[in-house]
Amino acid sequence: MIGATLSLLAEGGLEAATVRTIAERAGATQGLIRHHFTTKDDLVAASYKQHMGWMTEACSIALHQTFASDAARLADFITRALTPPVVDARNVALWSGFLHMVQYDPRMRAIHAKTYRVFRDRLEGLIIAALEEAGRSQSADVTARLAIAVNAVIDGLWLEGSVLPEGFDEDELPGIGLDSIEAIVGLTLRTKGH
Amino acid sequence: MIGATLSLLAEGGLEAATVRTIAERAGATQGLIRHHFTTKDDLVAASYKQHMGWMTEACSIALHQTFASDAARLADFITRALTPPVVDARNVALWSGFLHMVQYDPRMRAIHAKTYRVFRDRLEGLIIAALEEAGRSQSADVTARLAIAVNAVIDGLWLEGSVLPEGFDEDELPGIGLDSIEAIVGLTLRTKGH
DNA sequence: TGAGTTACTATACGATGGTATAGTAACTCA
DNA sequence: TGAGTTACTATACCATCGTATAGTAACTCA
Repeated sequence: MIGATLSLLAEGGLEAATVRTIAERAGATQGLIRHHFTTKDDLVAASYKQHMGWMTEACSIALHQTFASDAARLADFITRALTPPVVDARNVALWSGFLHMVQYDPRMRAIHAKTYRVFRDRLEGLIIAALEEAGRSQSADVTARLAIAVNAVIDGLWLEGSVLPEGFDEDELPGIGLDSIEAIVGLTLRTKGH
Repeated sequence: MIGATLSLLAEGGLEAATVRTIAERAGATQGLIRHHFTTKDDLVAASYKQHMGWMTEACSIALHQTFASDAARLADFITRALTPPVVDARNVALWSGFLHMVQYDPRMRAIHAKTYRVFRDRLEGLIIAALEEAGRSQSADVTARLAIAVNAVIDGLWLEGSVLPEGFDEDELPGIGLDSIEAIVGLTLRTKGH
């Protein structure tokens, strides 16, 4: 059901994702949806949580792998965030719809605040490790600001690339992202010849 | 009418901005709206265009003023983009709603592509001037990439600050933005003691 | 095996949405 | 002044939405 909801939200937004159409696509009935999710908002909120969790995990594969260096691990995280399947029209369609709801629905707002923090904290952890590795450790205050800035670059580029994919060449987005983030953090993240 | 539409969209999203409620708030009737805007989509599209135009102009005041330097002009642009009234929950509510529509409505998509380009080109012009002033002119290829990156930083920070305003101190956002953009562009934009 | 709970279907209700139409007031301009 | 256009009102239509309810099948477990 969550899958059907996400696909319909991605295709046509909240208006298209009717309880009826969701039921149809999921091969169920209206009543069954109501049985599992008392209200439509419940279903949408559950879908939001699942989708944002997937997005974060799709960038975080590096966390569970061994890497040559912490810098390379951070670079992998950034690259994944700025290439398909994370950069994708479908994802930004879902994301913008959810963000829209965040403004009016406290529950959606809570989910947003939480998933945002998870992503940013994960990023900050990677930045701290990369700085330490280079012998350039910074205070918590500084790393927090760096994480905010790096997160902003990623968000902004992800957004631009996903909304107007025809406006960017392949590899252009992660290239710009890595260049910018290297400048902001003051580290070289890529090994030469890469 | 556009004003009423924007205020209702900001308050409760597309669902709240009914033809009936818009008419009521504008002190008009349903029929009158239909007389001026054949369909609701027309009205929403007109509102989108107007709002995005306002956002861009609100950052662009520096373009029409005399400044001590081109660097200061760029810094003013960035600062305006990252402080109220541009950073505002209302604006991000409107923006996210519109962005959501961009995915499904070709007309909204066209408006997005155009307003995005206007903003980014304006930014690129400022960057080029600041670089030239410092005797650090770059090729068009490089300045285009810089504009994309700087735009991403601004978008990302504007978004974070507008969605979760309680997460940032006053002046923190433009501070982080200017720091990051100085690093990316490789220029000092602020005069000392500022 | 059979009572009780969970999974599920079919259908109905009431509200509200966008749009359409018919008609009236106001305004323009020869 | 009067015909024609534009501005505007009142009201009706019909589709669709989320939700509710009543009832049936399947499953669990003592």
